[in-house]
Amino acid sequence: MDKIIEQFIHHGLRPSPQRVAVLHYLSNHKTHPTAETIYTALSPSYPTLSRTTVYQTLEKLYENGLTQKILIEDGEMRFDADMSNHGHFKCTSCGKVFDFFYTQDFPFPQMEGGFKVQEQHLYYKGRCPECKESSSRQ
Amino acid sequence: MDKIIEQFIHHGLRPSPQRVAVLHYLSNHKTHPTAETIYTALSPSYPTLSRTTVYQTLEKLYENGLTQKILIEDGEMRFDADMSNHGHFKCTSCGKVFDFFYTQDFPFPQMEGGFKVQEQHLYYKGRCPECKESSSRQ
DNA sequence: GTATCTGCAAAACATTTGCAATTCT
DNA sequence: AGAATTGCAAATGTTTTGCAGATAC
Repeated sequence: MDKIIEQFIHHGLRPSPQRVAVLHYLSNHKTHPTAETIYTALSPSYPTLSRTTVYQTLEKLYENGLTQKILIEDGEMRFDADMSNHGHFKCTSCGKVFDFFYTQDFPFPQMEGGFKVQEQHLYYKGRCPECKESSSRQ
Repeated sequence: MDKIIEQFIHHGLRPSPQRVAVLHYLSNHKTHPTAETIYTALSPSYPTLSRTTVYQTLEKLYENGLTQKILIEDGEMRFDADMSNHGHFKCTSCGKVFDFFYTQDFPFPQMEGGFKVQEQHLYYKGRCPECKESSSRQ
């Protein structure tokens, strides 16, 4: 049985073709796509696929801890099936989002006073090596 | 001369009453308000104030390094006039955003390979001490 | 008097919702 | 049958844009 289908079943979610396609896409494209990107990519193979389903699926995946939401730019929610401890760097020139991994934790004394952490997010904005030298701006 | 007006002049921005009011509000309300919150708060005093002006002003302030944009929830851009090194914690129950300050830097080897960092953002989501005990969810 | 700034109305855009049809179990 | 899922169309909410009038240098 496919590993992706297993994940759905394990979380009590029906492994519909649309849902499997979305998670499969996310697992194989580490590009932090938006819902629209995923929809556009899958539409040819699933002609009746709707944006609604993509959005609903991504929300279900998030609720069940199968993906994380990456928010760097407003109105541009991105998704990532990599649940390991890592942060992101978005190039303000080419728009690409890079992963970077870290092992250390972030000890913040102020957070020890009874705060219960559910998610930790660390990201940078700047220029990637390729864009740093070029003259194009924004 | 007012310190806030000075800041505008120093950056070559006209210190219009609306702009001054926005920055003044941000400097005196460390609650990480949204554009809408600021608009609603200032409207009584500036009856003709428009959302457009609030948005444009906040963008100018950001471009000139007088505020930072805080993005934790999609479609909910918040603003902060505190430009010091600090992160945020948003309570998923009451919605409040807490500041927390840190002194250490975050050394990420992967970022040293020619990435030029412009902004660093660190935030948490979870439950604040007050909401942790209560039974209300989300 | 010329560039900047304001604010109204409309547009743009991502995301959500109502709901009827469909699909699983 | 009954619950979950899909997808269309419409609605929502935030942010942006076109543009005319007002304001400041």
